[in-house]
Amino acid sequence: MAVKAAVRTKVRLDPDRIIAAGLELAARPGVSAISVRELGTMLGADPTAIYRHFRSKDDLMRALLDHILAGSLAEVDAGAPWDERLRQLAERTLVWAARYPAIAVESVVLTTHGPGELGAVELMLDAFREAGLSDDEIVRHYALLASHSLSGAAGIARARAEAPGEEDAWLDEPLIADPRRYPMIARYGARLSELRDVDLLMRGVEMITESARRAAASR
Amino acid sequence: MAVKAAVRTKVRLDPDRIIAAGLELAARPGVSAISVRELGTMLGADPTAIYRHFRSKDDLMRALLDHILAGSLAEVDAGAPWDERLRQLAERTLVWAARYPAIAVESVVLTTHGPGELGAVELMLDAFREAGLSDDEIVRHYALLASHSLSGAAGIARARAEAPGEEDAWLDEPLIADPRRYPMIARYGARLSELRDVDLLMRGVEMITESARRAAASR
DNA sequence: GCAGCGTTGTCAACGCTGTTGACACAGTTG
DNA sequence: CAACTGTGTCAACAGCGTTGACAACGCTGC
Repeated sequence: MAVKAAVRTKVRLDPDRIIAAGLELAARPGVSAISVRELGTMLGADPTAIYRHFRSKDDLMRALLDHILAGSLAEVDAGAPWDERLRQLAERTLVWAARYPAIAVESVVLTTHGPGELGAVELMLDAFREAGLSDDEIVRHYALLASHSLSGAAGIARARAEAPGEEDAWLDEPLIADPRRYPMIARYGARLSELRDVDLLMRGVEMITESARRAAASR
Repeated sequence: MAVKAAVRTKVRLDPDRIIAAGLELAARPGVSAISVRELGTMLGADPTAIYRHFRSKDDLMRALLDHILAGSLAEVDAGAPWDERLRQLAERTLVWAARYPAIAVESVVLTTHGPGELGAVELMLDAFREAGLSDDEIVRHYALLASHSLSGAAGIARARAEAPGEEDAWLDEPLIADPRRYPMIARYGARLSELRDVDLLMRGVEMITESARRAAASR
């Protein structure tokens, strides 16, 4: 019996174990996409067993992304002022995305409808309300910040996935062009290569919060 | 001879014909991704013949995206003031992306290095220089606008691809959430559904040009 | 304790994808 | 006319997500 138990242990799966393995797989350097087969063998089970716990791979990816969002959300200091809360949420999202590229690349294309996403939305809406915006401005600023953060996360993830090194450049390859046709590119190409992606996107976040501040002031 | 010519006509392919077919395929409602096989049969040739003209599907997609960028660029009024030029370029890009969803969905992940992209970059850099920004601010504003436009285009494309109707809502499905846990979502959910994606992204563009104006003024 | 039943892991297979190599024909060049 | 280069065709490979049939597990009711 003991022997049988030891030998026969078919690994028992559950959503949490699958999500944990998915995160681990997504964090592996060089892995730019999660495949059901690889995830299954990594769990020591038949790949198709995953379908007992998630309707589809899309469903699984949604769960993984929501996990990331929930993690980012949990690290935000709820006592901080509204603009600082937004800054923290965006930055944590970008950092988590860089850590799990294979998940974040899909973030432009996915809406999770999970607690992580809902919580993040709630936080952003609440922050802009605290900023003193009108109802219309609240939803517009939120939507802009949300799409900026998520697509930024996807962009960062892509860069990390295809260049597993310590690349944080916004541009993967320097822009080279004929100086006579493209004088501005020739002139600023070097400076463009110096841009760091996270810094750049955080500037975008500040641009949005700044816009909110000014909209609130002129009411 | 004439008969032989008429009967034997194995369709003769070239990059331009393939690109034209790719655009047509990408514009078909319900087509959210281009497949080599479908493109080949649409051309009346063996799908693998495409590989005689493009190294890989990635190569082809780059050419298609660059075609879109070149088209957007060509419609910009070169005589207009700098902020208007930027507005036009961004808007045209979004419109073209909505027309060819299957191509634009990949735009976040692709860098074409073709004339379309280079021209668009040149235009943006030049516009921000005309605005009177410092060198650092030029590259930052350009980078922000570029990633905003391209990822925005990808987002719009996705929405159009999966809902071939006349959807221009920023949110595909209304957000529904427990009002006690997520009071802000409950309160603003309806308003969020009213957001139109192109309008929203153009607001982002204006936010960036506005930031440029202010940075130029304080020099 | 045992029968029954729903849950879950396994396996083979389907249809799709991008891509490659061998082959054959066309058109041009020497 | 020969040779060579370019291009279209065909079969095939490896990978993907997904499904259905089957079998073993573990819990529920008697």
